Amino acid sequence: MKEKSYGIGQLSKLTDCKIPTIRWYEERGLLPVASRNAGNQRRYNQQHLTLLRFIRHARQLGFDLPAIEQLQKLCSCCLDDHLQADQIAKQHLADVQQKIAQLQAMETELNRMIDNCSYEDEHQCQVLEVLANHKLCSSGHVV
Amino acid sequence: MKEKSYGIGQLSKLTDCKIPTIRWYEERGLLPVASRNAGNQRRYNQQHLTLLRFIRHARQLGFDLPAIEQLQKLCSCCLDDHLQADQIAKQHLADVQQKIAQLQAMETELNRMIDNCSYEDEHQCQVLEVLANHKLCSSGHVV
DNA sequence: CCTTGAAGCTCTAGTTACTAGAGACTTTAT
DNA sequence: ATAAAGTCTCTAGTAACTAGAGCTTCAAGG
Repeated sequence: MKEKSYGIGQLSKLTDCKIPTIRWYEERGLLPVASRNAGNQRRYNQQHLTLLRFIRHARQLGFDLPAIEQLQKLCSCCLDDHLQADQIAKQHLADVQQKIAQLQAMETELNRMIDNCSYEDEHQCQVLEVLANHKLCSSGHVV
Repeated sequence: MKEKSYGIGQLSKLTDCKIPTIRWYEERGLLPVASRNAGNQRRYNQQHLTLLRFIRHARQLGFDLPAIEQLQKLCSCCLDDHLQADQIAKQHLADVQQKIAQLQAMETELNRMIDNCSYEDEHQCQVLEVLANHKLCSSGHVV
């Protein structure tokens, strides 16, 4: 069976990613160089689709491009040094867990706002205070 | 009792935010204009500290500046239209819940990598596939 | 008091990660 | 066959910072 292939416009729609952004990821090296058809237009396959979705979701979660590159390498097991891979994974895990904690705190507060704040005026909502709380934060600030 | 006050360098250290970035948030209107001392230097208080931490954490979680502004307004109850506030809060809540789901999936996979992948070679790690999975994604892509 | 080094000021320019547009070529649908 | 839609490259613009030059202000030691 023949693999499904996509034009850049289709890929753009499937991933909710603008066309120039796709081309830019290719240029930047985050997305493998696409093959071209007779008329020099890019053709993408399932792997590109998966990878691009991964990149977009990771970006939405606040990872920058170098971090995404590192996660990619981690996944494709390009890192032969397992100890190093382990360390990188652990570092990203810590980052992810911190993000989860902060988002959950924010979720709680948003829920409280929706339940209380819009029907009565007494509760001062604290999304801001909760997300400002450094106890949820692994970085070194003290006060 | 007199309120604690900070210079821009102290604030920068306490929030892990670069000095020009702090000034830029002020210019941009995200941070209230700081009062100045006799020599024209900015002085910050506890409120600035809380707010700046909130901004930085929200940025790390992938919110853009307009979204942060909106959350701020929501918190300070500047929106007198409660129905509108409710809708904005709900929209952010959905966004937050989606981010949490994606991060938790990523957490699971990173943990699996750390447990298995670094000690034996059999398990192909799937951080990438998991984060590419559109079932966790509320946006409209279909394939 | 004076100095000297750190901290702050403004303004300009550079970086990252896109995003939009111009002008030409290719594909597709009638 | 041709018109419309899609894609190409290249250049320029935007958002959110980040760094540096050149100058002023603060604060601690002599």
